[in-house]
Amino acid sequence: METNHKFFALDDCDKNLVRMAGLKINYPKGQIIFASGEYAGLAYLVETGWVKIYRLAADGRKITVAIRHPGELVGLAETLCNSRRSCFAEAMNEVDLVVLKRDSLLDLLRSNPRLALKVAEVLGGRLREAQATIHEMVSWPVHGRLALLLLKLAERSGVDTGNGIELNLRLTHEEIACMIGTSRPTVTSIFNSLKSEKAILMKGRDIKIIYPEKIKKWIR
Amino acid sequence: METNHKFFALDDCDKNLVRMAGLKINYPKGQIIFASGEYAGLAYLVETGWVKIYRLAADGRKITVAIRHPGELVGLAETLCNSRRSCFAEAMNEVDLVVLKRDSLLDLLRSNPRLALKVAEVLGGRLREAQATIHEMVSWPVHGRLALLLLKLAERSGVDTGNGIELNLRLTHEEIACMIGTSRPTVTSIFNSLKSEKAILMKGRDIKIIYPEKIKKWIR
DNA sequence: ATTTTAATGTCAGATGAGCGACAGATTTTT
DNA sequence: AAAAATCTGTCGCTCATCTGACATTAAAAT
Repeated sequence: METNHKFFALDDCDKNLVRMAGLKINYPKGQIIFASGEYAGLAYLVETGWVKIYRLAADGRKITVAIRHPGELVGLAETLCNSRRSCFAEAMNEVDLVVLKRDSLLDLLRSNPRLALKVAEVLGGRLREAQATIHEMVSWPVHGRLALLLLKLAERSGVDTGNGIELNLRLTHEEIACMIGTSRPTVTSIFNSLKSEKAILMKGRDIKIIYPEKIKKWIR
Repeated sequence: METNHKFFALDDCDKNLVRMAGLKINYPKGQIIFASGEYAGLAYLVETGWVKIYRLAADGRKITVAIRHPGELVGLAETLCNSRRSCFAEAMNEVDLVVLKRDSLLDLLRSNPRLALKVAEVLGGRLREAQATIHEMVSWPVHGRLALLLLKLAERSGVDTGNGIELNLRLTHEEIACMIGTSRPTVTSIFNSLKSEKAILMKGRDIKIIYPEKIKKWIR
């Protein structure tokens, strides 16, 4: 099965450059890869697994702002800017990462303008995506925000099985609530509506999106 | 008076590189610099004035996602990615811009790894900022969001006069409402609370922030 | 397998904030 | 300077959504 393309993942050539400059490390599920406040001296390339990027709200809730997939770079922006981490990175399942020291990253980019441009493109793409999210958060009520999140997750992390798109991120309602700025019971109840109109199917925490069109109807 | 530093503005050396590769153009207040959907063939450097970056919501409201100041690059991400514009750029007052063709930009970055890195840094910084905004939008109620916006605008666009920070962006309540996902009357009423507790002073549409601490109290 | 922990489904009550409306003030245009 | 357009202040009414609570179910740990 193919990992998801086009979305800011490096191509094989660029990945090899990173692999040669870095070191492969394995993290178990739940492991914190870096924490907010730390000095950002390392960047990472995801080889397998998913990495959740989140910020801590004042009340302790974890606000997920991104999920990074295989082929994507993690911790890039802050490592480039030589600043401190503004967020946490956590292994959502067992992950393999290539770890890259800041200096190695900079050398790599300086000696390889094509890669530097690619990195700028990736960051630019993520920026546009983040701006789209801001836009969505301020302009849609809860239903719409959840619908948009589901569709986005499906596009990024979903596996099309022919009769529905499977989402195996296994996010809890609480986590989803934090992503769209609502309460956990509200997420539960919207999911139940979606289930009862057969737009989605759930077994355990896995979601299968049967009719994306029915979800899109919530966005108006 | 100095333009605001550290915030993703290019230094003089980099600005000169751009100036040499581009063409200076003047836009009157209100002029659309580029529109959503257009092919992104040009990037811009702001010389004087402010540029508002906004997206159009389904109901026609303009959702401002950024304001660019002198020294900053505009239209960067999409021009790099060779994609279409996802947002509009509008002159908030009379602005002077250096216009740069995509090819010139790419040449510049390829022949100048230091600038390429700087561009990646700028994009990375903007990304972190956008993620912080997402975080704020989902984790604070309206009061907190307005307070955070005011403080951020003050830091970016404010002029410290000794007895208060002046904000001359002249945003309407409607525009502010769209930036934080609330309604116009709600913004009016929060502003009135802030005025009555003397945290801010307004003459016309100019805001003077007298006690930032009083504004911070709304964020809890 | 059993126990412990965490997540989900559901509900009643409280409320923040949206909506529409309109008068008065300010800004912009003519 | 006058007219037109836009913005601000304010008020009920209404409703979406939050809070807290608790039973039920599923997942993780032992």
